[in-house]
Amino acid sequence: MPLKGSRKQKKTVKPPTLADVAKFAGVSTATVSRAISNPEVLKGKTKQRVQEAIEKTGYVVNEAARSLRKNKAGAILVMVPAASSQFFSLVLSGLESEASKSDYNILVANTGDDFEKEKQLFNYVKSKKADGVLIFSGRFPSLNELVEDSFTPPVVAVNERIDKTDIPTVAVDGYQAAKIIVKFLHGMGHERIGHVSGPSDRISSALDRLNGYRDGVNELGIKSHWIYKTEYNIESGVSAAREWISLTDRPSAVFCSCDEVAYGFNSMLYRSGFRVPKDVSVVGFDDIPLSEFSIPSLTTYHQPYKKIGIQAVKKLLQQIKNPKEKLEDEFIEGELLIRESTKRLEKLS
Amino acid sequence: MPLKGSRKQKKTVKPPTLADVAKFAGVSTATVSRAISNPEVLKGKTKQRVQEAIEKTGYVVNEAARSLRKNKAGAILVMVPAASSQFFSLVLSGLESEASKSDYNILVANTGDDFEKEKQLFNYVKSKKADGVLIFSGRFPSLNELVEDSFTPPVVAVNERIDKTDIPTVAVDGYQAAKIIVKFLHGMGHERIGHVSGPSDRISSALDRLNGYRDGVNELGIKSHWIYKTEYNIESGVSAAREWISLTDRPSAVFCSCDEVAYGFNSMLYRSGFRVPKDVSVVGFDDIPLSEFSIPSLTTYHQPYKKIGIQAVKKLLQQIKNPKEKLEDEFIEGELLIRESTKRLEKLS
DNA sequence: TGATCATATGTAATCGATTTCAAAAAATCA
DNA sequence: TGATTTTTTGAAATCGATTACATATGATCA
Repeated sequence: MPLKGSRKQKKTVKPPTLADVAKFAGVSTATVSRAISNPEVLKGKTKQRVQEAIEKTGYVVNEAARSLRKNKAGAILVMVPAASSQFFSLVLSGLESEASKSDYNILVANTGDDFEKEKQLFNYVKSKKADGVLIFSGRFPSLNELVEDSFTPPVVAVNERIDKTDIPTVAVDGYQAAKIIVKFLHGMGHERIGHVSGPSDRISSALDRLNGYRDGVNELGIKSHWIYKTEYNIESGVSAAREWISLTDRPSAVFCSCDEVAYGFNSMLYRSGFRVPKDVSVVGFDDIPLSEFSIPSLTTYHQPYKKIGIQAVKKLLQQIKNPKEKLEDEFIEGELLIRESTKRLEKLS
Repeated sequence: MPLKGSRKQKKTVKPPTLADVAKFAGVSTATVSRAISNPEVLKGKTKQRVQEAIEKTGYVVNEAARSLRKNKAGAILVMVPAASSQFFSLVLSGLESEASKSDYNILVANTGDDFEKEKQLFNYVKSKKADGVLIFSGRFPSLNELVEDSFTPPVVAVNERIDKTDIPTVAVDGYQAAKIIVKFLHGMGHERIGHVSGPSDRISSALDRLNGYRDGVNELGIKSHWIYKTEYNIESGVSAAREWISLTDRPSAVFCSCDEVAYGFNSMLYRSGFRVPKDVSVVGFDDIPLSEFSIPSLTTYHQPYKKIGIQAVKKLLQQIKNPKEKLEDEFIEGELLIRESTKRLEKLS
């Protein structure tokens, strides 16, 4: 390596700009800009010279400048109530892979279930930090307010419906899934089926599953046996178990609104001397990766996270491209996975 | 509500700019800009007028323009090998809360453990999409190459050391933690202690835990009994269990390099008729939320995720503010949580 | 009150890429 | 070959906020 070469490199404090590249290649900035965004329009000689100049100077486009000029951010905002939820992180992987295909970035913001913060986050779009919003929380009563505002950014709801708005949803059909679960349990001989519900007053997915459960048992001619309404987390499963234990006429099968709840439920039962599925069959919802390996492994309704993430991004990008078009909701096919936590109820006639 | 008022609102296609606000308030753009970034410098009358104008016009700053002018992105990039890993999502919550305090956003990018992609991601900083990088992967041999480059963005490694670089780390001390685990098991009467290691050739955290395990058993005068090297995931735990079962002289206690591995391990043992902790004591690492509730609950080394996230962001912001300063590594205090998956070994003399 | 200094505000340059419009060059046709 | 169309390329305006510098206003003091 000749030292002379490296000598010549003056320590430029500032990174090279388009103008630097243009000067280096002996063309105008317009040409360089075109070379980058429309490589095919350039003819052989010029193209090569510009290409070379870009490499030699180590040029990287300034996204802030581009963003300002093109009036688009190149990012989408993901609003989550709790970033630490496992379900979110599973979907995130699909989001990221799909977004990066179109050169979009993922911006993550935690709402902490705080409506004021949720509202503010729409400013991300106004301020050109993001071109659209993916919303996981779906606190539907409050989100309505946002739409009153004359400004409606591109939004897609993931796994939740936002009632009374045009916001499209990408989700597994929780209503049908719940029915399928109830029917499965009934088919296994269970007549007393309980449900540990999520926060169905705020979260549409919880409401859907609850309604599916209700209609499911009704259609079977058995009646809703026990409903315990709580949150989507482990602790809620624990308290549900306490309640179950205290019942005089316990359900022989319980459909929990998500896997975490099922784990809390199973844990508390186990520690109180009950055994799953001997004493009670338990079904979850989500199919987090652990559910296949837990003891006992969990019968649960599988949500195809990655696919949900991919479709949500596709829909959002479509809406960003064409803001006027009204998009349909999209239901992703899930699947009931039967594992160890449920068993056929022996008739004791 | 008087209709006249709303009549007057002409449907502006474009959102208001600083200039619009300035015109509305009858001041210059400079004044408005100052009112926003330095509210205290403005005197009563003007301040109020500008404040009002901002509200009336519904002005929101254009971050792209600000970013271009100030030459900072207002975001930090988080590079993860697998966004779906639970550990990541737990730390993310801390990251997000701390970053938002300083008005920074979190940009998430999945590297998929692909070095080329990792390398490219540094362009995020060059291109002003982010002001610094938080790196979770820590593939230390390859990252060295990056530093050869004359351009070194602010970087902090989370939970991994990047050897032979100045990149500071925020992490739990895995070496000491592993020693503590080994000593605990020994104190419970175990002499044959095995270790299911992570990918210690690529990932520093896995290497640290492995070294801690090795030195730990040596210091106790017992010898390393069984080491099974694999990845940080459930399936690896399953194959480790298969191997354990096939051993003639099985360890009575196994330290798994992370909770996921422990779950795969326990699952496979259970399904093969072995019982934890009766047949073998198992220790994990991380303390994911489920570990307190699994059956059996998992003895594991707790990592304070949220704190790790917070400190990592603090350190990165410090480095962004003062790029020349060399920052020290920071070790976060963890804790061994003793639960049901480990028990005292009965001597059968 | 006038001179001096501090504070408040405005003017205009600037950040870097994109893009419109116009001019130059090349290709096509009669 | 000259006229006409098509393709390449360049000059300069533009996106919207920030800020250096200049000016105007007000405060302070002798």
